[in-house]
Amino acid sequence: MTSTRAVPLYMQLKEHVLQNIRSGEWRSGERVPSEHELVRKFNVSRMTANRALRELMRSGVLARIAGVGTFVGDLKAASHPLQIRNIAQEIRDRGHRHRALPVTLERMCPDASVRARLGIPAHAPHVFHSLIVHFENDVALQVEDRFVNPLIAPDYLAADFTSLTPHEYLMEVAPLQRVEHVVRAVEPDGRIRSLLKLRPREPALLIERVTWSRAIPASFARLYHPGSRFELRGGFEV
Amino acid sequence: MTSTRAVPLYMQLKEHVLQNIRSGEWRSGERVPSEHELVRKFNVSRMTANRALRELMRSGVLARIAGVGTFVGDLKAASHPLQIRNIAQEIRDRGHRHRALPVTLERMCPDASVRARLGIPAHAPHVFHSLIVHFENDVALQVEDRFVNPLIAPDYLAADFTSLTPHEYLMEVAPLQRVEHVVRAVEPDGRIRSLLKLRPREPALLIERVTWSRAIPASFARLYHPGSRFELRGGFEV
DNA sequence: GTCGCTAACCTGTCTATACAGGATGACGCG
DNA sequence: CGCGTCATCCTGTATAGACAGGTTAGCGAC
Repeated sequence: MTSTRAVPLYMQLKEHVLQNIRSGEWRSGERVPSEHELVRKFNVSRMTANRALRELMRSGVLARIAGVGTFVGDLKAASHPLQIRNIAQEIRDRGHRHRALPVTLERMCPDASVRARLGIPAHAPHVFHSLIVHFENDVALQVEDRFVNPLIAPDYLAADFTSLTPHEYLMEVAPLQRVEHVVRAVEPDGRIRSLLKLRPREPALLIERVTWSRAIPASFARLYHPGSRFELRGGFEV
Repeated sequence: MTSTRAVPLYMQLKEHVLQNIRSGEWRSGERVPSEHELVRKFNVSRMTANRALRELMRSGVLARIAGVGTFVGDLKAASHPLQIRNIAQEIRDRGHRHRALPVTLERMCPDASVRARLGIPAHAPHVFHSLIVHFENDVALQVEDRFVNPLIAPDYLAADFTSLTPHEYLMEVAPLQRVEHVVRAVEPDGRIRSLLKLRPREPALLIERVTWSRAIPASFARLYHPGSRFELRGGFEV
């Protein structure tokens, strides 16, 4: 099992388990293969299988009981997190008009913070960068400052982001596997303030989101929203 | 190293690192011992040191850069919006000290907005109201302004909220069935500003949360957090 | 000086093996 | 029949060793 060094083995195992859960093959509460079975099936060492199952347990996908086995966890709560929806879709769902204004679309050398989130080495050539303002009925609702991994979307710069959002484009060219986001209340800088037409002391809700595709980070976006005109809704039933 | 089988070695290592960060010995951004240094110092195998550091990285305490080293992360308070966790548990999980300061604990007549969210008729007698400030290492991290349906928790006013959070109390007396929350960036009023010790123009992250038990709304809380010291983290795998 | 190479150090991953301890069902003894 | 024992399977933890690849500093050639 020394081939395919692009994706670590334990991640391939995690992906295999997730695939089976996603497809409905393995249902909530059902047993998943034991470490030993994974060892035999995929010809990996037990530590590798252990790491895959342990991490899936820690993220709530699996539940493990020593001496008994590993089971598919209760995914009810995870299915309704703070919704990762596409801003254009959300606006249209409210029956309003969405308009996107691309401000910047370029190839650029990322700074360290962007590199870190995209998992890109220091000497890598470049990433793609787009800065787009999204309007709801001609009122600015989101500034989308996005950095894209060229490995995932090599033709990103050729896309037309007035008719398609970057999120929609990326969903087309690369399957979304994993999302991480951080939400904060911030005082944005002057540029963001003017793009969002913020009142003098109005704060912004910032969502930083990293999306993963094929086990590598595909895109990192900073999404700024006016505090007075935007909210995140979520919830779930137990 | 076959002694002290009560606590696994990797946990002891994690605790050791947390201790040093807690005590201020290792500050944010500083380097922490490499895996090899931990191996030599504690006479464990590298895999054990690796697991300790990796897990601390995953929970946000450490940041690691391949080829460079391991560093103390940004200790900004983070929270998982998916799980409804209670603030005290989160603070303790980060290895920090939690303290709750009850400011108000009363029976009162709710205004229309609170009544609406608790589904309480206009002529209803009263609801319970608590206002509690939660501290992480004596720094204010959350102002919890909570209204409780007396039908669900008739003895709410008798609880001791210095040792138990309202969330913990409610989880005990009533099973949680459903949660709805709304997240916004706001400029809080003077009272909240002073309780949270906000800088002059610092925004707050406001989480409004309604919890349901036995098919009726049990509690409505407004949770204010300092924008510069708090963030919501989330994510999922598809 | 600058460019390029190299050595040293670091994290990331993986293997093969080992022992402990929980859970469970089969089996045999009283 | 009932109860304890044991074999078996499972997870949890831990080790020593290995290779790959990123990063940096220093050294030497140009």
